[in-house]
Amino acid sequence: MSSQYTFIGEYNFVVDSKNRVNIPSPFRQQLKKSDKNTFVLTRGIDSCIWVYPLSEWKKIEIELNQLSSLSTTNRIFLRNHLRHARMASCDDQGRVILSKQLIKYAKIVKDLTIIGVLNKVEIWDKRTLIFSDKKTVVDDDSYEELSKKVTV
Amino acid sequence: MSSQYTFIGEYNFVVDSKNRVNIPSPFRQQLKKSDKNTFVLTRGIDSCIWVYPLSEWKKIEIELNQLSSLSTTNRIFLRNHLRHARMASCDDQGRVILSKQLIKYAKIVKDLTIIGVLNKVEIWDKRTLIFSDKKTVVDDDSYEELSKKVTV
DNA sequence: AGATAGGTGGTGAATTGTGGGTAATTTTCC
DNA sequence: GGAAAATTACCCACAATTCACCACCTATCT
Repeated sequence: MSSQYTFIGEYNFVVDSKNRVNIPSPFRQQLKKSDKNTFVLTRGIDSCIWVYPLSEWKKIEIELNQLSSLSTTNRIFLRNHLRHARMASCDDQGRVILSKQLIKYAKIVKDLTIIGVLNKVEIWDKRTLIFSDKKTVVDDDSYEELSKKVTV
Repeated sequence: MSSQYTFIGEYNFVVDSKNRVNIPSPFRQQLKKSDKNTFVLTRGIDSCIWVYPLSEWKKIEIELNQLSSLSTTNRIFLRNHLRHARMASCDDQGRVILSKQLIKYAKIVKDLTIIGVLNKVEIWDKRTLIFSDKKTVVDDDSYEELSKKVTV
């Protein structure tokens, strides 16, 4: 699926005492009017927070809407995906508020690293990311696998 | 089926001595005028209460109407869903009253977790949900399959 | 130096979640 | 049918949180 967004790069920020986080201004500037300065924040697969512009999130919702609640797997899947998601609008300074649950999940203390990953943005606790960098040794086989799909 | 509602996120609340439960304000704000602050509450398939805005419930009624009563599964499903359904309007503070039957069914004590699941809202007893999280064994393959499709 | 843009901290007003009271309404039971 | 009991609807109140701004500091560019 192709996206109209191409977030790239890495930025360092802090959360303040009110759990506010600045969205890097280059990312904000890409926002369409239809996104209404709004993002959807949710749990990432690693211990980070995923941030989608509203319109990108809507694409996910369309997929989720196809799933019937009569299937047990579907119900569990839907709950797990939706319960940790939350809409958040930027204030005049371009900040969003992180929920306590997400802060806890991503083990966020104060210093953050924010990464652009094409159609979404990842918010990491700085230390957690450094640690994760060290331990993440990708084995050759999975790179092989990936190489079939992506030409770098 | 697509919905005009997209409830997402998780909230913690309590029932009070009069069996009143607050509907999270982000959910209430989505309500259309035509729903007249009214929800339909019914048994969920898991041990939780499903809460639909009135207009969403109407759509379900239409779908249910098309089910043939010749099938046993259909008949049971219809019975379980319709007989426990009940309309409830919000008071000035945005609360609805839970019937005793529903409270019993969902094993609700006091602490609740309320989850937005697109076109409906789920009300869980907090403990029951935690317990359900732990013991629920998901068929990994189909879950993986869903993840691939949805996670962007 | 001045202007601009971007990041961080703070504040008062408004909203929200929760509790309670009382009158109206419904249900139950004799 | 009618009284008693339970339930519901409609209020008010209040503490805690959240929201929408304002203010300031810093770095960069002209």
